[in-house]
Amino acid sequence: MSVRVRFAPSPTGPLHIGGLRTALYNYILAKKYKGSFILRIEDTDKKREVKRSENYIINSLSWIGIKPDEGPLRGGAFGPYRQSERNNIYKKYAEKLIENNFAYYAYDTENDLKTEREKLKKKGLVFKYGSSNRLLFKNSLTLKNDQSLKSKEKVIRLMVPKNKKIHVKDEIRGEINVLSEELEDKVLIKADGSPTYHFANVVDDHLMKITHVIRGEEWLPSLPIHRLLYDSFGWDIPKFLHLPLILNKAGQGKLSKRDGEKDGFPIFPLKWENSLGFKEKGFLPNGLANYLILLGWSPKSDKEIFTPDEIIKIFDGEKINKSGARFDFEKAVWINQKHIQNSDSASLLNQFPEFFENISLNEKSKVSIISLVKERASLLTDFEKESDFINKPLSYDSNSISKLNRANSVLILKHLCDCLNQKNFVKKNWKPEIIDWGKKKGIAPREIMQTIRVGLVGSLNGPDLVSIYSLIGEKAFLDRVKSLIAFLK
RNA sequence: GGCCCGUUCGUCUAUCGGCUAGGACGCCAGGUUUUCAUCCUGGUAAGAGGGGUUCGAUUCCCCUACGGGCUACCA
Repeated sequence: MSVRVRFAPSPTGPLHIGGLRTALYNYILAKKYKGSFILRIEDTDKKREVKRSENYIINSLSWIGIKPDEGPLRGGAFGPYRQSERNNIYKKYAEKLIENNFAYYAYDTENDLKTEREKLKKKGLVFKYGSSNRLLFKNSLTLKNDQSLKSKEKVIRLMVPKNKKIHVKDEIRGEINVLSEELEDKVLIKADGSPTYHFANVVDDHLMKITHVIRGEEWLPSLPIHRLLYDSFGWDIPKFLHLPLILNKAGQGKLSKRDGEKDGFPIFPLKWENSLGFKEKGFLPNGLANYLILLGWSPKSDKEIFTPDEIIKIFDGEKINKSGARFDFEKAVWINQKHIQNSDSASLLNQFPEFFENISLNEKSKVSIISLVKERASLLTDFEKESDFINKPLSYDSNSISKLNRANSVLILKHLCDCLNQKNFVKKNWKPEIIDWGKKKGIAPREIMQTIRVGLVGSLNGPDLVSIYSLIGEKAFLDRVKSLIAFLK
């Protein structure tokens, strides 16, 4: 049987990196076993739906390199892939459950339940609609012959059996046992006719022939409910892998939008309203994916930098960790840097032209600049700052200036001008020439180079000077040197 | 509160009973590159606590503590 996995987000806002990682694990497993990756939109709660989010989710997946084999856009043999378009299916299966006494109608209004909850809360207890008290409420078990109920609003609830040990298995954590008394008679079909997550999820995973359910750990507590549902239908249960949560920087709670803002890093893959995404921050999709995969899983070797193909080859679902992991932005940046260094300069330019817009040169020069600056960049956004050397510095960094010996600096720069102005001088030999000259004068090579650097880029930091010279040309080079002389005098 | 899951350097992690507890990020110190960065070498730092089981526990079991998740006609 071929592997079929699904990523099933709810379109209630932007996808965040926790969801993105879940999608990645699903996708990698699908590719590893040459199976199928299904995108299913779980839009059963129309009140919470945010219109643009389905598109956002699809775009985010696409950016990171995930193209669903089946989904709302591409279709497939098991559609429709939006749950809101499958209501008749859920209804049919829910009625089957009622026929077989695994579920029942309940007529209690939301208000009824609210009062019940508050009543118990005052006593310090928590209300639970379940096997121990279901006969105290308005439902088809207690009001069998009441005709007036026909027209009333109703929900369908699962009838959790009494006194039963429920065994479930998570492939990462092993066997888990729960007493049925702990479980609630979960609503399966809401009053408006739409299904709840628990029901739609189980029905769809079965109908879509899903073999592995890979989802966040927040679903682990509801696994027994899902097990009951599978058993009631007599369906085979897929394998479940509950991924550890991605925690915020302090390790207290799931990573949320607020945490990202507080700690100063994105938590969305792409821009959403005012929040920049990893893309806009300058992450390579493969770089982010690499980091995300490592957050909760690790290979047998010490290798940490992977191409997507390498990950697919060595990924092993059994090595997924059990405990939550904090998002470490610094390390994510470091991994991204490695990916930038490993990227071909021309392809960086082609794939991410937006990051090189400010370099107003022809393509060939752009590629040379990228090659030069690549080693210094951890984010694509660094290219903007780092390639600034092609422009004459508008001002000099005061800290850098204060580190220069002014008298020596003027001597150095003047000599450099003299050399380049000599008729017979071999221009590209300016560096060995001036270093040699420095030795005679007792000026260290370091001091010479640093002085020239300040003249060229305005500070003590920047790319290799010889390369700058060949890129900006002799005229601009001399001009900058002269300007610093004037400044120092 | 109840139920479920978890707990190794500051962070991400390795270890499937033999440990001098390994790697990576970060940080610190040196080195290479006559400049910047890259890079290289070294250092820093850990199995929550208490009981068992065992010749021997980070590893297996129990308790406690701490952390997280769930506890909706949300997903």
